[in-house]
Amino acid sequence: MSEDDEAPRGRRRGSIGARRNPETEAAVLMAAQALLAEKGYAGFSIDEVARRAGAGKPTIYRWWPTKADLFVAVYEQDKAAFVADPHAGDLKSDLIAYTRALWTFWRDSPAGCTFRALVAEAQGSKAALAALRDKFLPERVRTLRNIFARAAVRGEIDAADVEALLELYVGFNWLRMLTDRIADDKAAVDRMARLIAGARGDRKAG
Amino acid sequence: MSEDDEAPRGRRRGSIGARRNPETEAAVLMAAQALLAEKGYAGFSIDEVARRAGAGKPTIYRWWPTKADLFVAVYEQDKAAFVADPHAGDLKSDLIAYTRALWTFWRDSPAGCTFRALVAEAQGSKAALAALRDKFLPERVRTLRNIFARAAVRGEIDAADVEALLELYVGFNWLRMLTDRIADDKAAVDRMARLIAGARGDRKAG
DNA sequence: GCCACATATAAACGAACCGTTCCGTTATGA
DNA sequence: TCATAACGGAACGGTTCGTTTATATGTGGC
Repeated sequence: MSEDDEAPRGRRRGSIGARRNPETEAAVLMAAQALLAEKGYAGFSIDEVARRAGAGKPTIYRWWPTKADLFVAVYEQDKAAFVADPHAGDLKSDLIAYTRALWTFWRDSPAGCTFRALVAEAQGSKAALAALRDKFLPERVRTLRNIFARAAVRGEIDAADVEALLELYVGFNWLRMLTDRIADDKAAVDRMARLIAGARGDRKAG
Repeated sequence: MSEDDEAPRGRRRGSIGARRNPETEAAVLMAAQALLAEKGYAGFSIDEVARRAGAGKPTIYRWWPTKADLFVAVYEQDKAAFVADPHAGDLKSDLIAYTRALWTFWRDSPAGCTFRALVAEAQGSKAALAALRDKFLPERVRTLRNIFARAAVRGEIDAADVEALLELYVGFNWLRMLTDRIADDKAAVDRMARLIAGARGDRKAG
């Protein structure tokens, strides 16, 4: 929030030669993050980011050709604040721990706004959709897949069901986030985790 | 697609007095629907809708103050094409039938585009979010709740789990639609339905 | 029959954002 | 030394936004 970070209107931050200026990169990501947190997706504009970062629009478009690229970069920067990889011993407990950590992360950092913006952007742009589906999602889901895989090894779930259960779980979180219902709802999270962890779906009834 | 519906550029459609003109309403909804189907969310604009419908922008803003209102109205108009309420006898079969009908509806009508636009809009506007969460979603989920409720009556699932299972199922469909993965994937739908229908989550391990 | 009123379209408004281009400056790296 | 590339500033033409003004049209109350 200092003038050095957000609006270095006095001092100018010029080129440092034939390479990317890390100060500029940081200033742009910070400005984008703050703008998303303040105004949300509808109030977001490259012009405003450039103004706040004290950067030129050509500079921004050089490094992040589309809004989706910028959103992904902002989310990447924040992900350090979320490193949940619970080893509670059983799937249900792992899911509860992971979910509570994720929702807290989405609520208490700008990451929730960034995620929502990325999903919104993906509904209007093929490139953004590809970024969301083929880059962002697989990366976010890696830790989660391990949680389910470990449960399969322990025999809690069928190994063949891992991907489908993953989708059910991720879908639940998306639905909650996109409808702004990620308050600390212990009971709802508990019911969801119990159902997912207890889903056997005995193949006989095919 | 006739000139009467989409672009009555020759003939003018004036006021019919101190009340809404049904012709204008229909022309606007048709134009909005076609534009969404053609250009998607990013390419959608009120200006273009007004041009295509041969209507004035003030007229559109009078009856649909926000884009979300217009999207909801467009979806409402199309919902007649989707009346799935399967009574196959068991939950898994019902879910498979419903899902296949829903995905077909989303793929083969403009409804999928409209849904995606509404979700996107809701990520940038409080009013749109409220419309999506408190009006659109509850309405869409009614039939679905009956399917789960009937399964509970038959003893296939616990009545106390209906709402949570509903959320898991709806989340799955949202995730698929918003990442544009609603091709006719028989195997994936089957796995999902089997897991949801078989979710008991025996309360003991609470 | 007359008139207040609400509706309809057209045209234009100022503001904002888009993505791009040109320019002058600065510093690297060959 | 010097081509190269990154930087910020300014402006471009085009589009959309939501609103306002003006005018025509038909309803419903009197």
